[in-house]
Amino acid sequence: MLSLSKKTDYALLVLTTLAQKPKDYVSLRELAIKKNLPYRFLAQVARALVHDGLIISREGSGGGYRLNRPARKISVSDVVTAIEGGVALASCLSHSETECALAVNCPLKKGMPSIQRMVLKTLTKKTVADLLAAK
Amino acid sequence: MLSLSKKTDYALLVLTTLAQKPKDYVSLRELAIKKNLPYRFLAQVARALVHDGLIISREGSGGGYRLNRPARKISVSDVVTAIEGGVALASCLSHSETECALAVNCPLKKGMPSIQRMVLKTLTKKTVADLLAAK
DNA sequence: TTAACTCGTACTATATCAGTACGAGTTTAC
DNA sequence: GTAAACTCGTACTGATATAGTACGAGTTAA
Repeated sequence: MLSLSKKTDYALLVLTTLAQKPKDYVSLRELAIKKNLPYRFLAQVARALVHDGLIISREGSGGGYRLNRPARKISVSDVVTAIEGGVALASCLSHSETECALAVNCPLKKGMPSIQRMVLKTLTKKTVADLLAAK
Repeated sequence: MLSLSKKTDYALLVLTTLAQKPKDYVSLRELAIKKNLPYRFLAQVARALVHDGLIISREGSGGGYRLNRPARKISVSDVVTAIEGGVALASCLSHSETECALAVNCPLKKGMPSIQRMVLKTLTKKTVADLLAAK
């Protein structure tokens, strides 16, 4: 099944939650308890989002996380990139692959990029704000 | 990394190859040797395509596989469905999941379907014929 | 100084992926 | 009628990815 990982699910959930209090630093533990999600795992996800500059953290008591920019400027593509490292609909489109190992004159190498671009465009268009608006 | 499985890669490769000789039954072993791919594994892929009616098989000497309909009528979405069983960009969109386990009033449940639809539309539009044309 | 936070790495169990192995059944050609 | 060239189907296996858990260190506010 072509699907996003649970980490990405969680990431989107964290971001939509933070988007509802854009100015406050929100405690992740509190969020985890409220939504009944595994805190330690969420923390990994949150750190990845910090790493990619989607959210900002503040350590110490009263700290937590908040968005680093407006929710409408955070696309689903940003999130997928932060958590999963990108999109590669065919193995020859992966960065790590130096060359398409499939076959000589592979039609996928020529044909898949356009699909990949269209999917990426979709993911780039949709933002965290859109997710919230659909609520 | 959001990506299609190697099985799906292979499936697309098989289909584009069959599309070049739409009327002939093509031996999979021959195809495997030519493209330097693992035959037994390909056979699994091919059977899945038969099962979903994308290709037709003929057993026995001189047998093999051929397309069951014109290449322009076989979409990438068809292939993904045959091999991976579909697309579920969020876990709550999966068929097996009876209910979204993430959280009460989850924004993903409301917001993700539209993304999923757009991605599916992209995959449905692109056909095996398109892949070949891009060659 | 302690309570409430985040940071970071290491570990683990399970599932999925990417094949391999093996044998059975089917059809054509000699 | 039998051998060669095919597909069919299930079972197994090793490697990698997923979905967490464990543990402790560092940081800030009250």
